[in-house]
Amino acid sequence: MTLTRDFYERPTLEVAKSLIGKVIHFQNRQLVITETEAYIGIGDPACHAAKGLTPRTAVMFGPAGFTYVYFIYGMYHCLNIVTEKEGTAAAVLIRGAKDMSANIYLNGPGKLCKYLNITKEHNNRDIIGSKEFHVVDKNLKPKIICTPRIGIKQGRELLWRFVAVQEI
DNA sequence: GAATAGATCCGC
DNA sequence: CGGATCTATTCA
Repeated sequence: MTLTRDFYERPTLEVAKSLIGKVIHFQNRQLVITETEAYIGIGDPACHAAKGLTPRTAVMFGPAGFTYVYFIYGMYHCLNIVTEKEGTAAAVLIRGAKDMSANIYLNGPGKLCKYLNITKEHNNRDIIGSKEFHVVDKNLKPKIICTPRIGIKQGRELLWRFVAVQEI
């Protein structure tokens, strides 16, 4: 079944963890999520919204179930899904996934967005009720491990990266 | 206005 | 390990 806003409105760490094994439907493609990271505005120096609301981070303060897509390093986009209630800045970064039909592994947020042609056009979109982009629970239950997040300098002691161990 | 660091990836 | 190459944010 398709995930509703309630799913995303929970604590970010729970959402990040339970998104592993869920299936993204995007423009007729289906990707199993294999890797996520949690970013929480309050008390997380690595989060873009750590220093408060800016034009770029405004989406994260909005309601759960919206996309947050940003451009980084001059070449790559990263896809996030906003979590928690409106007013609380937090999101889950989709770092890795697998295309089920093409059997392609996408390890890394930049590659994932490039493969799906995700750009800033897709920023701040409500995925609840969207036909183009939504996430489905197929009752997969992969084994999950927690590790430090990738590519950040602050907040490395937090084990907020979730990776599927079992093959799916 | 200028400087700089950045939730990345690829090739050497 | 450095380059590609844009942008949001910070500093003067």
